[in-house]
Amino acid sequence: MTELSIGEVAERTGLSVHALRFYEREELLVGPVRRTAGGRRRYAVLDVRWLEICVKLRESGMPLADLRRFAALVRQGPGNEAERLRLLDAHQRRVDERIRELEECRSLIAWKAAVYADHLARGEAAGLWDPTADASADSSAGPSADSPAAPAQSSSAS
Amino acid sequence: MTELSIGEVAERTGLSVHALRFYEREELLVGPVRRTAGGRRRYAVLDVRWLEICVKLRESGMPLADLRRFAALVRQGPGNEAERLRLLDAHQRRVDERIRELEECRSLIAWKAAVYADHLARGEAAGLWDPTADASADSSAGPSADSPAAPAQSSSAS
DNA sequence: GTAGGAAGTGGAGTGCGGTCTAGATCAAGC
DNA sequence: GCTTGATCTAGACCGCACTCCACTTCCTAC
Repeated sequence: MTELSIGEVAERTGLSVHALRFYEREELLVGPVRRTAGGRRRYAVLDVRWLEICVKLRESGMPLADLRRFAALVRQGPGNEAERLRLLDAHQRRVDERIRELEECRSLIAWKAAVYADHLARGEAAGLWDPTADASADSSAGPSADSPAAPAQSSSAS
Repeated sequence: MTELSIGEVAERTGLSVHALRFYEREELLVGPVRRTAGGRRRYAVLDVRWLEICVKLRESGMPLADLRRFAALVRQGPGNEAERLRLLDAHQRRVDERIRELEECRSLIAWKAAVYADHLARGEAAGLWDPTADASADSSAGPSADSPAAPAQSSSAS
């Protein structure tokens, strides 16, 4: 048996059965899904492969509209490889940019976490922190962990 | 003049004025924003610094609920650094995981793009591709670019 | 033949994170 | 005084990507 029910496909792809029907309605599949006499969907292995690609593209932030466009090109058959490539390239650039962005955020977060960790280490080494000690100073002011002199823009302070 | 109008803050942080008011309503700021006699908001430099942190946390996918929690801790003043640290650490782990995920997607995308690029290079080298040549073959079947034998799961084929 | 679970449909609802509208008010320049 | 443009509030609305609902229908096992 090389064909799968919607439930099996859901399990294999990580999409819900709801999502699978939704994807079909939204024309995100490359071909019509076969049906049994009783009207149940039977997915071929190729459908599952395509869905796995969809999952990765979605996971990396490709909007359904672009995915739909890509599916349409594939459905159309050979001859439009250049456009498919453009689509993928553009998406890859977005992913690269997103990774860059996240790494930048990561370094700020790591830096702030380090400030707190240091703070705590000192506080505890000094026999615990008195929460009332400087409560009168503006709690969000001064050279504290929350008003950073920030890690130098170009240094990845982790 | 060390205080800024909402428009100036919007420009500096990249948030819209709408978003700034929304953040305030949602209690994402560490303190109440000052107002002029006429009721206009006047942001201090510290507010802007905090907003810049918010932007980075949001950009890296921290939900507003967590941001709100973090803001509340900071607002509360010293004494809860351990919890702030836990919050940041947890978020950093999510960011790391997300970066990993994106890199995995990226490698699939790059691989697929390479298949198309190669396809095109050959096609054009061979004097252009005849779109009707194999149109009768199932366009989504066979060892084509769209039914990948996929890059080996553990190799980062880019 | 009947019970129970998986799957079918169309359409409404959800959660998130803003974004926009309407109509009033404020403030700077002429 | 008047215009212009930024800002104010409360609250409605939006886009995205599902997710759920309220049925009905199918199929397998007993």
